[in-house]
Amino acid sequence: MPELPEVETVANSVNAHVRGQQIVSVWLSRYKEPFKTSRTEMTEALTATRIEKVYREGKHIVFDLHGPGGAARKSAQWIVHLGMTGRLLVSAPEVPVPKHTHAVLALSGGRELRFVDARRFGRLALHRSEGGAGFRGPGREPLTISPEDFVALFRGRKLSIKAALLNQTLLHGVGNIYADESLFRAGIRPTRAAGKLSRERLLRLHAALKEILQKAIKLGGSSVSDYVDADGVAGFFQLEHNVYLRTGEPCRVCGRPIRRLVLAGRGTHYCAHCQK
DNA sequence: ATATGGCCCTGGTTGC
DNA sequence: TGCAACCAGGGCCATA
Repeated sequence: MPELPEVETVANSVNAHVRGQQIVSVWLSRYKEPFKTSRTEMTEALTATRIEKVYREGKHIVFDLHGPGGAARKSAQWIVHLGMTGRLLVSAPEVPVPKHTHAVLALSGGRELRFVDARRFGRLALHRSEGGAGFRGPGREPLTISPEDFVALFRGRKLSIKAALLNQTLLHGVGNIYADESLFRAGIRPTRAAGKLSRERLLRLHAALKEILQKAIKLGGSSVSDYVDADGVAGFFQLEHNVYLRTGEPCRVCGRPIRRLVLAGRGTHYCAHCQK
């Protein structure tokens, strides 16, 4: 599932393809989801605008748009959330449009930007910036938050550290894979109450999370299920997973079998020996 | 305010 | 082999 490293990879590859291009025409599917903004409003806002740049904010992909004819200032941003199975693909028009395609933006360069999402957990929205304020995600950025602020996030919290890592209003961008992997690297049992972890252990978790996210970005993300970047290229970080989806397999450190339980409604993978 | 659980949706997997 | 039941899971919403 797309988390911070996958979203960053997609945003960067889309940016390389579409930056500076004009949106010539827009097609949107007839489904209610994934549209958070009405289809007519979205079509109007996107058509004939130029894509200034594409970047990641939390798990959201942000398209900075400039109004038609260069008359308008930065008028709106197009926000794409990939959900579970969302993909953004840049394709030649003659390439068949995949099943479950919900948006097709024809670009001045001749290619099409397509949003495809089988499960429809993804979201497409328009963000109108007031006073130049760009779209902001709900929580703090794991890659730039200071160690002190990271520790403070969990103070007094009774929920498990796994659930806390998944809570996007605290940190945004971390999902099930990187929550499990960072807890393994930090040696922390996912069930531990977030507010009861020592400052030292939280600092370790912060470092572990940053290292893992940065390495995953370098490797183009984790391709489990069907994640690919805008060119259809898969990532390689899944080969580095120590616990995620390795239930019953030997721990790469101590050899004991990886265990699985459900926390916060999510499959949670850990080593009972290496994580206390 | 904080935390929990159900729900959405389809494709892949499992089981008979 | 074929088909149906089951399950995964990010974010949102209702509820405790």
